[in-house]
Amino acid sequence: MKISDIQKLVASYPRVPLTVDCVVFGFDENALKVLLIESDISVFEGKWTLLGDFVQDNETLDAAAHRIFRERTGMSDIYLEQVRAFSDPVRHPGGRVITMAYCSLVNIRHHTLRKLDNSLHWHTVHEVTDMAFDHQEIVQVCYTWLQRRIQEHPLGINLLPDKFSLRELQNLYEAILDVRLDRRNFRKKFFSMDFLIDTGEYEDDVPHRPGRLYKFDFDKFEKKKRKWIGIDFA
Amino acid sequence: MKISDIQKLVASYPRVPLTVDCVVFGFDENALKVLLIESDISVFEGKWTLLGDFVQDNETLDAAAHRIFRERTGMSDIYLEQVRAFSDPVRHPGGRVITMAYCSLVNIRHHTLRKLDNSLHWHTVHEVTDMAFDHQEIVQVCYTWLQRRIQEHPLGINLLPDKFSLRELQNLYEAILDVRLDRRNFRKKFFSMDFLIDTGEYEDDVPHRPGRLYKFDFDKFEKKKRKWIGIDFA
DNA sequence: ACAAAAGTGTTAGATCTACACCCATGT
DNA sequence: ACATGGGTGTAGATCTAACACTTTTGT
Repeated sequence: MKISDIQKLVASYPRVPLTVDCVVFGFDENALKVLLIESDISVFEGKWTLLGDFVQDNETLDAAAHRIFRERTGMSDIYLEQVRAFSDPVRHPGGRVITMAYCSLVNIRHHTLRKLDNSLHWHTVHEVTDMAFDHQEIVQVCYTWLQRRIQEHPLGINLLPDKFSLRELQNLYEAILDVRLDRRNFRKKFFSMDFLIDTGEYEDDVPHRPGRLYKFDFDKFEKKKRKWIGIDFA
Repeated sequence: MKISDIQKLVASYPRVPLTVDCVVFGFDENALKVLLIESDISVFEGKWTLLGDFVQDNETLDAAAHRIFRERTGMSDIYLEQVRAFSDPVRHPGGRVITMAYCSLVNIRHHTLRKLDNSLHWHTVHEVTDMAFDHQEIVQVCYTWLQRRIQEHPLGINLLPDKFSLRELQNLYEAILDVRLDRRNFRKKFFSMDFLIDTGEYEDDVPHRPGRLYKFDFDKFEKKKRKWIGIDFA
């Protein structure tokens, strides 16, 4: 028996409240930060939450994530990527709410130029605690996701200014991966990938020899279709 | 102003119909297959769809995926992983429906031992066409996801019998990645990772010298916490 | 005996790692 | 002049890629 009134079928099924939560990472003073807002819910008084909101009827999840980010921070044109859904039936005290976590990376300097809701604050990722809902877990999952992701994709560059020195880039990787890397090997690695564009400019206002400033050639990166055959489970 | 009646707040927000679709991969005759069912919806007469269903009120998405898989195939205890959500507001002719895609890997031989709904069929991934909804895109995204994932995680082993020869394993990788690999190097690679357990048994019913059969040591794999520092964008 | 795939080592090239000194700038 | 980080090269170890022959089984 075929189903002909599909509208009716869809209408008959359970619907769930669906939210998007943005885990917004920034990089400042050589530490990875996450942007949080004070909870406006009584039961979570004094706790911090991610930037989130319910999904509207006529928008994609990506669009919802961009909208939420824009509404809360005034910024647009930022890097956002879906990470995963959190769907424990009792994760939200108001009842069943499923949320899709998005990871976002912004340059913290651009960000602070904007007028912001003053309940927004940057928190060092390693020191975040006292979060509402399951947001602690969401931050942790996104952080782990980011650690993997920056090793195979240059998304981390979004945390830096347009023009950046190799020192800044290395500090970024060291902070996120929580390792110490050899400076010469790090440079060789990035130069050999051949995605850095030398701007010819130099750092300014540094109390030592200024470093060269580079941009990242995202177009070139996108064009190089990567076959990447290299099985390795370790 | 704090929000105190959080139940009421949640109740006031839009709800969306949410489904889970399982992309079930199998491996047979050296080709990657995907398990599809004939659509029971009039507008998609003659088209194929993934195994999907609406999410119930009190289950996680993972639980929904397992339930759907069990209901349709009779199997449990299978490998399932969340891939990503598809949320185009017009992806479903019955109205706004968001779906979460899950990738599942099963051994096609175990599978066919069960009595199955006879509208279920295995299709060669490269030849799938004429699918309902956006399921073609979902299959494509999951296939691409799988190609990456099997290079860093041994989930592909779930497509093989418990005991398998290295030839079978190599055929699997060659089929999924669509490349040709050197046999000796492939063996060296897997032996050096040291996750294969030699069962001491051999293939049977092959018209040539039988190969040794191995099991994969998933416990050992899980224990080896992988640091995996190796930046590489290419 | 033949067909078919199993099993096995070596070498050259590429990549990775570890490591130390001089240079340019601000104070 | 000195303190600070910028910039550079090399050698040894490791990993990767390319390559051919003998062995075992079924027919």
